[in-house]
This record gives sequence, C-alpha cells and structure tokens, in this order.
Amino acid sequence: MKFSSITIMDIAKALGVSKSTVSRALQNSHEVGAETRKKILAYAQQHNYEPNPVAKGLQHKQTFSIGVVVPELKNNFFAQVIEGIDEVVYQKGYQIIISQSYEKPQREIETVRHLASRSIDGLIISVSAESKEYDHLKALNKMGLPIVFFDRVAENFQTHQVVINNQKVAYTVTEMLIRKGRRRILHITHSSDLSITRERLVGYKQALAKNGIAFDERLVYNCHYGTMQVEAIEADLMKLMQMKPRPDAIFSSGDRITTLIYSCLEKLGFSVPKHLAFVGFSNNTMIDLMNPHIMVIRQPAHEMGKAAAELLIQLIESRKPTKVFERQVLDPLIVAHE
Amino acid sequence: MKFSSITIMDIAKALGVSKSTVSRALQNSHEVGAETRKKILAYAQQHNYEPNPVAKGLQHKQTFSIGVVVPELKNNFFAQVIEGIDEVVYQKGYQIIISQSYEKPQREIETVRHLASRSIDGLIISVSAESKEYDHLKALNKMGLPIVFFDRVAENFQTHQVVINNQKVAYTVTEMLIRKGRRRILHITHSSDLSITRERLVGYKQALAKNGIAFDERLVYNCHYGTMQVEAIEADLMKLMQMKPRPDAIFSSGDRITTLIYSCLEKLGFSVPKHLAFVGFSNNTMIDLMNPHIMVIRQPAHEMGKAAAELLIQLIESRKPTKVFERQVLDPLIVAHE
DNA sequence: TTGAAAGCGCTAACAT
DNA sequence: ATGTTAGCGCTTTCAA
Repeated sequence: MKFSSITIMDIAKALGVSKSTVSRALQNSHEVGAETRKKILAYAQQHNYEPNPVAKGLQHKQTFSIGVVVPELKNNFFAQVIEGIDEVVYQKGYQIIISQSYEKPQREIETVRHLASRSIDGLIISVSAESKEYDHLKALNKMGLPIVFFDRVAENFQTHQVVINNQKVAYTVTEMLIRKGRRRILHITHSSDLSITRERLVGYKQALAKNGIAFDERLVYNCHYGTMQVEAIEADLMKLMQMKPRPDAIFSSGDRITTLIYSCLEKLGFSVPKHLAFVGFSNNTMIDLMNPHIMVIRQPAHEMGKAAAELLIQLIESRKPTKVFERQVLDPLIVAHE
Repeated sequence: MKFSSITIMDIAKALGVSKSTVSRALQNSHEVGAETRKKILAYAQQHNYEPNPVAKGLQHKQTFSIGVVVPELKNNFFAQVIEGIDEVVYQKGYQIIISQSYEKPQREIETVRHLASRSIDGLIISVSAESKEYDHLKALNKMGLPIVFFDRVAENFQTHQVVINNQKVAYTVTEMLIRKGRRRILHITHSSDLSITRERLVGYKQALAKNGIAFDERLVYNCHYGTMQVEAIEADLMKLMQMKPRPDAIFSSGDRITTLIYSCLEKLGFSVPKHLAFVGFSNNTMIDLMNPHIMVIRQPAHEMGKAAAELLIQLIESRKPTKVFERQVLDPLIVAHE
C-alpha cells in the first residue's frame, strides 16, 4: 500500500496556474504576483502540502540527509555524539540517517555503500573496531562524498576529523596510577587496528618509560568484544589476573570494555581498590553511581558530535573542493571519585 | 560539492545499447539477450554501479526506508529495540532512518512530518512522554502511511501495536513489595498521558486493593523528566520521602526515571533496602551491577523490535489495506537479585 | 530481443 | 508576472 501526499501539480490544477508558478511561490521567489503567491501559500498550508524530498533530491543531487555510521547505539557514547550531531544538523535543515556497523567491517561496508548510493549528502563515521582497510570509504570520498571522522579515524585519509587527545589522556591516567603506587598496569583495549588503540598505547608506554617501569607486552590485552563471547573474555581476564607478578591496576578503553571488565572482576572475586586500581574510558553516567567507584575518562561526546556536524556541513556547502583538512582535538574529562 | 555515481545511462552509452535494455538486464528481466545481459552485468559490476534509490523511489513511490522515531537513543531500551528492528528490516532490504523526539511533542510532530513527506515507506514509533494528541499521525496514517507502535502507543488508533503486559507486571511487582511487608509504595512514573503510565497504574492499584491497602494518590508521582531539571526532581523526591507516614518502597517506570531516582536516593541519604525497597523498569544491564541491588523489570526489547518490524513490513507489502490490527503483548522479565 | 518515449515530483532555463 | 519545456535516474508501457 503506497501512500501519497498532495503534489505541486495538484495545487496548480486546483488554482488554475502552472506548476512553475506554484514552485516559485513556495520558494518565495520574487517573480510571482503577491496575490497569486498568497493564494498558493494558503492552499498549500491548508492542504498540508510538503515538498517531496525524493524528487527534490533527484533534481539537486542533494537530499539534505546525512549518514551517520557508528559501531553501536547501545554504547552510550555514540548516542551522545549523535545528539550533538542532531543539534547542529537539525537547525540547518538536514536530517540524519543512522546506521550501525556492529563492529563488523563487512556490515560497515554494506551500510556505507547503501547510504552512499546517492541518498546522502555526506557521512559522519566512527569506524568499526575490526576494520583494517578503508578502500570503500576512500572510493566514495574520491567520487565526491564528503566524509568526517570522529573518535575512531581512518589513517592516511585526507578529511576532517574530530578526536580527543588519546595519547595525552592515556599518559595522564597511567601516571596517576603509578603515583598511587601501581606498577603492573594491565591495559585492556580495542583491536590494534584502531587509531585510538595505538594512540592510547603510546601514552601508556610513555608514562611507564618516564617513571622507569619496563614495558611488559603481556600486560596489553586487545579485547575483541564485538566478536567474542562474554565467557571467553572472562576466561582471558582470569588468566591475566593470575599472571605472576599479578597486575595491580587496570586501564581500560571504551565504554563496552570498561563495563564488561567491571562486571567480570566482581564475578571473579577481585575488588577495587583492594586488589587493584581501575581507570576506564566510559561515557555512561551510571558508572559514577557504581560501588566501588572507579576513575573514569569521559569524552566530550556532545561537543564532538557538534564539531563533526559543523565540519561536514561546511564540506557539503562549500562550492569548491576542500584541500586543507582540519583535525580537531578535544580534551576528555578525568572524573576521579572519592 | 555534489558527488555522482555512475548511472544507467553511462552504461548504456558505453555499451551502445539503450538505457531500457540496461535497466532490464539489471533487473534480471527475461526479455533481454543472454549476451547483452552478460555484457551489461559485467560492466556494471566492474564500474561499481549502484542504482540510485532516490530515482527508484520517485518511480515506485517506495524508498525501502523505514522511519523509526523514539524518545531518545540515550535510553538503552530504545537502542535495544532498534537493534531488533534492524535485524528484521535489514534482511528484507530495507533501511531504517532513526529520529528522536527528545520527549517533546513538537519535535515529534516535526520529525514525523519530515520523514513522512514521501521519504519513508512506513513508521515505527514509540510516542514522546508529553504527547497528548496524535492528529499528525492519524492524518498520515489515513493518507496511507503504515504505522506500528511499540511500548508507548497512541490510544484509539487502529494499527498494529507491540507492547508488554504493563498492568500484569505492575500488579506482580507491587504485590511482591507488599509481601515483603511494604505498605506505602511510592509509584514514580511518566506523564499520565502515556498509555504505559495508565496501564501500570491500574496494576498497581489492583495489587493494593487485593491486599486491602487504601490507595493514596499522594503516592503517585508523575515525573516529567524530559522537561525538568534534575534538581527539581530531586527536590520533589525529597518532599515525597518526607511525607508522613513515610514511603517504604518505590516502584518506578522507565529506564531514565529508575536511574535518576536511584542516584537521587543515594544523594539524599536513603538506602536500599534499609529505608525502602526499590523496584524499577530498566533495560540497562549496568543496573545489575549496582550496589545496592534493586529489583528490575526488564522488557524484551530486542523481540519487541523484531515483532514491530515484521508487522510493519507486512503492512507495507500487503496489497490491500489492512483492516484487522494486531496487538502483540509480550511479557517482561522480573530480575530479582540476592 | 531491443529501442523510444512517457512519467514519477520537482526545479530552472527559456519563452512570452 | 507567468507559462512551457526539459531534465534529474529510473521503470515501464508501447512499438518495432
């Protein structure tokens, strides 16, 4: 069952004018009689006329919709970023189309292709954890699709990015742990293919080096939670915690990982801060209410979304191809309880 | 900067055939030479041809995209429902366009209108807390836009719905509280305009009546969190808790309300279960890790999404107008800790 | 088996 | 100031 709204042609017929006149009146063009315009506007209003964006899109090659691809909406961080994007985009008359990659590269490629096949004007994306190459995005970008990355960016990709200073914050929190006397800091993080993973690792290592602690690669655990069962992660964590000498702190990346680890620790019988200290990335405010409290790194999600949206719209609306790209680096907040 | 993909016309020119032939070949029509077809398919494949859905939409009055409107994505329940919708819809070749109403009727009307103006084939919606009338949805529905409600439904609206048995579960948990010796049960819930609010209230009252406890309307608090500051809610809660005789239990509706109350209680110095018992709707798994534990009502979000999607696609793909509508009622899970 | 042409709803260049 | 026409990419008669 199709559904159909009133068209410009319907108005034209009803009022005995041509459809171009109607089109012009609706666009507030100046080359239309005041009387006619009033008549048309009134009729349109009354009959609840809405221009068909599909047709408009065909014409302009612009759909006023923007694709947003995130790993998963269940991760509150992404939901918050989307609110930021929406805020900016909404005022400018664009609409967002949200898609999830579920951390799967294949799914990401499919959804991006689908979106791109001429139904979006631009794309804001945070890549999936397991993505290794970005040919699909590069191809589309080369064909003229504006793209802005946030949080997880594709390397060697000439376009705008909005990120946080991962290296710096990783350095800071690692050093904070060291100051508290922790020396065996377990770093639980995403796939090593991810930009954020690498940047955070650098900061982590720097802090160790600065404080004369040898880097032990056994203390870095890449958690592929997107494709793993909780049980497997739990088992891995157990093994890690049984390492000699035992880890005395955890620094975890990402909302999902942080909460996952948090719940596993409890089950496995390790308690914070007695057995270990715990610092993790998380934008879930609930975690502040948790007992035991843990130190949290909170990303300025809303601002990141707004920034990404601004940059994308700039790209879309600029007449000539952009040559110089911006990398906006924001600072996260470290929420230390107690 | 517009971006353009290869079109059917490009293929036609390159191969020296007409665009209708290309169109047919691409659709695996039988009225096309085997040779020609092969040539065309190969060329299309090689050049990464993707049909322009905008153009196709214009033609068919079908866009293969489905609008999904939820109050807010930050609420995990809705993110979970969307995953369910996506799962079903994806296989059938549809795409979802997600929008948020932010619990504001005005925003809901705008976004629905926007979506509806011929760029979606159907709509799945859970209405915003403060919505009082549904004329905008009714009008669109009358014009032929298929709509399916989930969770929060519009009353007197002839269409498919997917809900949980609100009355029953409210009855059950209220009775559980009574069994534990609680008699002054504070029911904190959404706007009274919402279907779920009314249904849950009925169950709550029934349990009281059944157990010979007089209903005290001061114990029902409609929390308009969408438009309120946290401080105001906190103040209200404080006042409620100072009521004589003091409430000895709380039964709260909805993820946002439950977590909000949870955090306020802590701040206000009331502890569970010493001062009061606490049962709340929540689909946030983190709440299971909270200390103190509270009893939780968990909705089958994923299933609700799947069911809603199935129903909508059925509506979209049926040739004749549907007359008989289904109300699917699922059962939530009560997670009692300790 | 294939091509030509019309039309989906809209805009924009060109006439009048 | 208004109408006519072409065209956006695609599908679908209708002819050949």
